[in-house]
This record gives sequence, structure tokens and C-alpha cells, in this order.
Amino acid sequence: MENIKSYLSKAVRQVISELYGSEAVPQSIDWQLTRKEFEGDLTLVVFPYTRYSKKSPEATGAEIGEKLLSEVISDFNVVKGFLNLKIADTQLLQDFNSLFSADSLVEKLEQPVGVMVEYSSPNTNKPLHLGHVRNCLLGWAVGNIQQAVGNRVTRVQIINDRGIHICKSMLAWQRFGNGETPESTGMKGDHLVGKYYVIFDQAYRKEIAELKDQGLSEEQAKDEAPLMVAAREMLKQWENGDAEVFQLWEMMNEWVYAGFNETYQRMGVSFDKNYYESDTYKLGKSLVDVGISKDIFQRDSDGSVWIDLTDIGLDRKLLLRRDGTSVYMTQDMGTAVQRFEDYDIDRLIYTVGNEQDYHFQVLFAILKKMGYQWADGLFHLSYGMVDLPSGKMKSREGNVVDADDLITAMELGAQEMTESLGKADGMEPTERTDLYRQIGLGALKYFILKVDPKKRMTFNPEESIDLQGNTGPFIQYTYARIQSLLRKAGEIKSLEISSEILHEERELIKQILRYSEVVHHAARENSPALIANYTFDLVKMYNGYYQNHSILRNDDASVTAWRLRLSSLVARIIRDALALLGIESPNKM
RNA sequence: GGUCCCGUAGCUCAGCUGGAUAGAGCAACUGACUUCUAAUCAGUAGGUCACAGGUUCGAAUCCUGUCGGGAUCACCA
Repeated sequence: MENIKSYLSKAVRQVISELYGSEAVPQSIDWQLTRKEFEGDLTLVVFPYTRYSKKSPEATGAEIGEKLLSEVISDFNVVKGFLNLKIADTQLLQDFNSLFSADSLVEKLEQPVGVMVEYSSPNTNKPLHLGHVRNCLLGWAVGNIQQAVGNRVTRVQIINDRGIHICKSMLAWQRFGNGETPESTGMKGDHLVGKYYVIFDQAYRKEIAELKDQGLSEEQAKDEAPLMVAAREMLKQWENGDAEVFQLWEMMNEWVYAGFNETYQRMGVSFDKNYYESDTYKLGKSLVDVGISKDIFQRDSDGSVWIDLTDIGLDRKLLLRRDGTSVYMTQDMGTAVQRFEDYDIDRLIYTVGNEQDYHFQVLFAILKKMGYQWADGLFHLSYGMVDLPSGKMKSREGNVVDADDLITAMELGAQEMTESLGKADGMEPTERTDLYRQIGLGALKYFILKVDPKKRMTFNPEESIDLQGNTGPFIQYTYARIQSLLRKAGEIKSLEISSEILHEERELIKQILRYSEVVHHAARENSPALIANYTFDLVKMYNGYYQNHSILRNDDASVTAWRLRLSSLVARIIRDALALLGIESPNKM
């Protein structure tokens, strides 16, 4: 479709210039798809030209349309100020055929760039939850989409493996753990460590309550509770390289990593490189000196260092504490610089929730002020929180949806549904479990990815298991049915292909030809939702077609051959699009 | 209080850089399985695009304000 549009844009410029003179020629011409209720495929809005033509919109449209008739444009009509053009069947078929035999369904960028995508970025004191799931799925899909348009993609996570939160788990394990391990308990490592984080919190709160009874203020109690004092002490020991603490830290982190990796694997996401905060937390301090020497940062009389961003509508922000230690912002500055040194990249996408919008606004502003050329290539892929029907997820209230539990529940839901429909009756046991996995995850991923990332979303476990309507399994099902057709067709493929096309087939071809531009659009916007919505539309169209026109049972072999060809390209696009979303396409379901 | 994001059908969401009578799915109601997989399809019903102004040939979309929801503004991470 893109080639038709660019041909037409050129033609329209030419025509406008001929008719109304060169100053009437617009910079760019935006085409829109003709609405269903009108005849035509592409529509040019002619209102902008009436001031040059000095004629009515209808007359203007008609005289432009007249001159556009060609092998590409077979017909036109004008309704009010809208010039509707009909693309010639031969042109559509030609484009269809060239896409059919193309290596890639998506056109590659002429000038690809290097893109690093950061996602997940967990803390190591508790297991992954629903929020991480949205994060991972988004980051993974965005990476796929960037890759699809031809960019080089590096996927990374930064693991927050140090700090007071880890020490809390460590301390609780030391005090109350009785030497429990993932092996001895059979628990996943991340869940085991998370358990001790909860234990710490409970014991800590008890201490706070006791201290408050003794007359201390809330703040004092929180600060002076023996457990908190001990945790802070442990953090200090860790920073001083205390062997015993370090060993405990390493051991428990290893448990967590094993657990995370299992979850990542089930989700189907992976990373090219892990950054660890324990390696990077000291980065950025040297940048502070540079900034001071350039007079971008200021040192206060107490020794703390600040940047003043009030000139661009932001605040004054701390970069170095009075005692010379760095803050999150400083680390992130250092890490960004490091990444552009480590890799040949032009862009860096941070997949992080929208509660950190301000943080990234400031981070990017600072790096820009410091004069880094690449600062314009930084992008915060900000996404909204995931709520439950009962409201907000709060770890305090224990209504956090655990990622592992969620995946299991989705697989079970898929299994129940599949069994009750008898869809897997003839399958081998391993084939079945694989199918349940594919469907369950397909439902989960699609449910989350179909929503615009920046929107806050409600996750309803029951609805997400739904397999009807705008869902992953609905799309997978269409793919499976086409595969079944292609299997059955086997030998009856005729070399002769009918060239008559039905209205529904025209509509399908047009949708198919849009795929590449949709992927490019999704890449520009970093929005997998665009691909999800496109695919749903394609599938809806195809299902209507499938239901109303017999593909195999047909008197004319050449018609069957054409319909199979059309179906198989639809299937390839479904599979390609779902793969971009990280969703598998089962051959049977 | 400052800044940012969101507000579209009962529910969950589309609506591209402004374009024609605002679209899907779910739920509700009608129909279609001796026929390529009915996890499907065809149809009915459902709207003051939060509200009020403004910009213009034309606004759900852009601007301003109001209301509602959320986030953020720590020498926490």
C-alpha cells in the first residue's frame, strides 16, 4: 500500500501543480483509507485546494480525480470534499503477489540504528508480579518490533541486587531461616527470598508497635527498631566487603536468579546482557566532577551537589549527598554513559512504569545539558499501572498477583476450555500440554499488549482467560484453521490461479498490504498495541470470509488455488504479527 | 500547591500526524453446525466522546479553563 501511496502522492503533486500552480502543492499529502460506506480505497481530502482552484470542493475533486485515472487508479468518485479513488484490481493483485514472494513481510529501514531496550529490572528481594509481567511483555515486544523494521536490538535488564531491601531478606533469613534453602523446601528461590522479606516486615512492624507503646514517635520507632538498625549495619558491612555478609548475599541472589530465569523462560523473554546494580551503583560520581567543572552542577556549602533545572520547568535535584554518596539519579547517569560506551547504539529505551516519569524527564534533561549527542535518542517507554478489579495491587494487603501463579492459572484456564470443547482429543500428551501453554500465554500476552502502554489498565483474571472476541486465542484459532486448510489442500494446488476477486478479498488484500506500515508505525510509537489491533481486524475480516466462502469445496480449481494463496498469506501475517508480540501460533487447536 | 498522564456504549478497549453518519469485543437479545475446526459467523440494541469556552471549511483529536481518577515533586531505592 505504501508504494501506491507514494506513487499517488507524486501524481497528485503533479496534477495540483498543473491545475493550480506550484504554490498550491502541499508539503506532504496524507492519504486516508476510504470509509466502508463509500466506494473506493484511498481518499484525498480536497478542502485544502479549493482556495487555489476557486471552485467548489466537488468540482475540485472531480478535476483532480479525472487526471489521476491510470493503470493504478481505475475509478473515482467525489462526495462533498472527499475524492475517493479506487485502486485497480490488477495493481492490488500485483502488490499482493510481490509481497507473497518477498523474503520479509516487513520492509527494512534504509538506515537502521542500534537500539537498546531495557525491561524487567527487578529487585532481588521478592518474586516477579503482574507489574513486571506487563513490563517484560512490553519490552520484549518492542524489541521484536524494532528488530522487524531492521534495527539492531540489544535487550538488557538492570538487576537491583543491592541495597537495604536485600539486606532485610538476608537478615530475616539469618535470624529465622534455620538454614532453609530452595532445595530443602522445594520452593522457588525467588519465592523463598520473598518469604523472608515478608517475615522481616512483620517482625519489624511488631518492633515498631512495641517502641511506640514505650512512647516513641512513629518516625523514631521506625528508625530505631533493632531490626532496622541491624539491616543498616548489614548494608554497611556489605559495602565494606565483609566476607560473611557477601557470601550470604551471593547465595541468596543466586537463588533469586534461578527463580527469575524460570519465570522469564515461561514468559518467553530473555536478555542479551544483565547489568547489576552492585557493579553500577558507584558509576556517575566522576560525571559529577565534570558537571561541576562545566558549571552545570553546583556544590552547596554543606558539600552536597545539585543541578538546577528550574529554567526548563523542573526542580532542583540532588546528585550527591552531603556525605559524598550518590543517589539513584547519579547512578542512572553513569549507567547511561556506560551503555553508550559498551555498545554501538543510537537509542536507548527504558521500559519503566509511569511513576518514574519525572525521574526520566530529569535524567534526560541532565544528560542533554551535559552535551551528550545521544541524549536525544533516550526514550522512556512509560506504562500505566495494572489494577485488579478489586483495586490497586498492594503488597501490604497481600493482593499482589504473582507472575508464576498467573501463568499457571492461564495455562489451566486454557486447558479447561480446550478439554471442554474436545479440541485436543486426538493429541499426544506432550502436544497437549504444549498447546495449553501456547493458548494460556497467548491469552495473557494479548490481553496485556492490546492496550496502549501508557494507559492504566485493569487486569481481570477471568476476562483474560476468555478465549472469545478480541483475544489472543481468537487470533490463534484463525491461524490454526488456515493451517488445517493448507494441510487438507495438500495436492490439489493448481498452478492456475483465478484472477477474479470478490469484494471481501479486495478488503483482505488491502489489509494485508498495510501490515508493513503498521509495524513501522508501531516501531515509531513503541506501541505493540497497534500490531495487536491490526491483527485483530485482519482476523475478523478473514473469519467472515472463511465463513461465507468455501475455499476447498469449490468447482473451480483455480478459485480454490487463489483462495488458498490468499489464506496462506493471511496466516503468515498472523504468525509474524503474533511473534512480534511474543505469542506462538499453534498449528492445531 | 507545582508538574505530568488519563477520562469514548453497562464493562474492557480502538479511533494514525484534525476529516465524511464515533468503531470493536464482552455482557443482553435473534438467527446459522449431516458442509473446509461454531474457540466461528450474520444480525438487533446500546453514545451529550467528563464539562464549558476557543482555534477553522471541519474537533473525540489542537489550545484554555473547570470537574473527576492516578502518578510525582525525599540527602529512599
